[in-house]
Amino acid sequence: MASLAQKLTRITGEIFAAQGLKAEFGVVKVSDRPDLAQFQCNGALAAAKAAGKNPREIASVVAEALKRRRECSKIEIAGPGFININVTDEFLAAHLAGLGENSGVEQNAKGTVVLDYGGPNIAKPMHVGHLRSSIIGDALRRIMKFAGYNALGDVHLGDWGTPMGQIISELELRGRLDKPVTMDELEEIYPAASKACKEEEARAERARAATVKLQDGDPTYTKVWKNFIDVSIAGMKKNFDALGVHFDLWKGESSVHSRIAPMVESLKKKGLAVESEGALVVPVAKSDDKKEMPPLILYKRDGAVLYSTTDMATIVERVEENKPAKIIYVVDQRQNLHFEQVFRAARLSGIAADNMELTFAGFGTMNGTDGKPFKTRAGGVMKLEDLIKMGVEKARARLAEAGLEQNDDIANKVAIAAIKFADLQNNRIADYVFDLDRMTTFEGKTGPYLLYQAVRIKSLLKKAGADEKTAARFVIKDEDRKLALLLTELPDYFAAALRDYAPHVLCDYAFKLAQEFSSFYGSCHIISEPDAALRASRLALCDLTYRQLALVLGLLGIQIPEKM
RNA sequence: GCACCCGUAGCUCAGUGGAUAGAGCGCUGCCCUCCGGAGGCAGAGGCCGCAGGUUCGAAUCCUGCCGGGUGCGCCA
Repeated sequence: MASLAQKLTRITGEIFAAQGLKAEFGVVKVSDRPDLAQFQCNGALAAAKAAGKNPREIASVVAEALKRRRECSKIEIAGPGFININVTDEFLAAHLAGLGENSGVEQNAKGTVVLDYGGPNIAKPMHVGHLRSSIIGDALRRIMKFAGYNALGDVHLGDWGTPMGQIISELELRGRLDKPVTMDELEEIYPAASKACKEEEARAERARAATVKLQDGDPTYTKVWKNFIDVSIAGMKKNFDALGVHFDLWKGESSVHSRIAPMVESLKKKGLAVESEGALVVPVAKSDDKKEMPPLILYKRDGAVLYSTTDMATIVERVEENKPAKIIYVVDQRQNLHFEQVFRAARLSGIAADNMELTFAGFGTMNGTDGKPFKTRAGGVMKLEDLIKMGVEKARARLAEAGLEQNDDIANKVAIAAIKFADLQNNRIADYVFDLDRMTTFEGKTGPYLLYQAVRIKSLLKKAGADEKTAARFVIKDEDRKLALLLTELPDYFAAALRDYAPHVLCDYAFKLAQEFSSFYGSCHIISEPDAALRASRLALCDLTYRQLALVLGLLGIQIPEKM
């Protein structure tokens, strides 16, 4: 099970090895020049340099050997030593017929992976800043799970820092510590408290004291805190459900509180944690650092812990409870220095063993069409809930306009597909422009376009009859070949997405596949094809296309409606 | 000031050592007696920020510069 290019790589690698050259030179990939060939191998050039030989000489030996293989139909050498490879239609057809349920994707990864994404804060309504983390993190979780990992998504709530003290002290000042709060109240109380603390030092001091008291386990404060945590989580779950974002673990900064004191003790004993400017810190700078590397702070001057402390303790907990092979942080790119510090401290202390991967998978800012951070028209922060609502409205309007089938389920799926695909198709690290109008025009490279194509295939298969879509063998005509070849590539795209934590690679594949299918669909008739074997083969291509689209969209967290 | 990220078509973005740099939107022209036209086919549009360097070969690697974003000890 592999892609067609991987099979060819194996064959070509053996040929290089037989000449005493490294098998790695035999890498075959889909050709950059489809007008010249289906596949190419550029290894002769690099091999020539390594062996001190003429590249065309090596290429011609490899080409001769390839010509003797029955998998290959046409082998040519071009330019300085490119080897152009075409496969026989029989080989292509056999490859497609041999694909299992998952199109040859490797699924033998082992071990546990914890993915840290979402990261909503208690008492604050979720906003668009949480959107990227949630969407990307959830997609990566699905991708890693599909690869075979025991992939665990952890929401990592911001439920233990300074804002908690701000809210508690605000409630106390208002004399209503004893009454449960509602989400609406919280949405008013937190900004008010935060503003007051910024404006007045004494008020901020009060909040800091409340934070410490809470973290020290004060029973009254704890009870109040638990109440607004519950209220807040209920609100978050609504948002995450609407987005179709899943978490396996609902832990937060507070869940590791009991681990902090022993961890700090151990760090002190090892001489890693030292006092500095009234705080307790772990110096993490190295002598060869090019940049200034501030120390990681464990205890602030006022004795409270902060995110660096909880992030460290969270690693302690994950190592103990989950024994992960990797921990992946899907967090705003702006936090990379912080995580660099955390990772260094974790390595120095041995909390993170050298063979455990710690990856900061940062993402860029979501900007508005003006290129500046996304805001509401009034200039405020847009709530995630409102944004989703707007997306659904647009989807509904567009469905009506196009005269397509519509109901709540379809409108929701179209809206979520639009929002997720628009986000995921961008390179994770770069900033991206969020343009609701653009992504909901439903034309071109959008989520709804992909849904439309998928639904269209499904409808066609239904019309053809369910039992006819499994061909005994594939028949490759000129009209079928491009689609057939593309359908062999999924394992390569999947591997790249997995390796680089890059969902956009899968977006690319889904879009290419939908486009290639449209082209195929336009160039030949399927249901009315008189040749029974060809008709069956084409229906099988449709079926395979649909299954791959559903698979890839599923990995991105996008659901296909039954109809639209 | 120092560090990191980004700079590719009018706009939004792919492409990190290979041939003639791609896609979507927008623009021009075709295609509905045919399975769902949110579509297909064809075309115009590019000193790959600038200047050096490494290499048989550079959008891709190195150095310097210019432009934009971000970060740099008690917020997350």
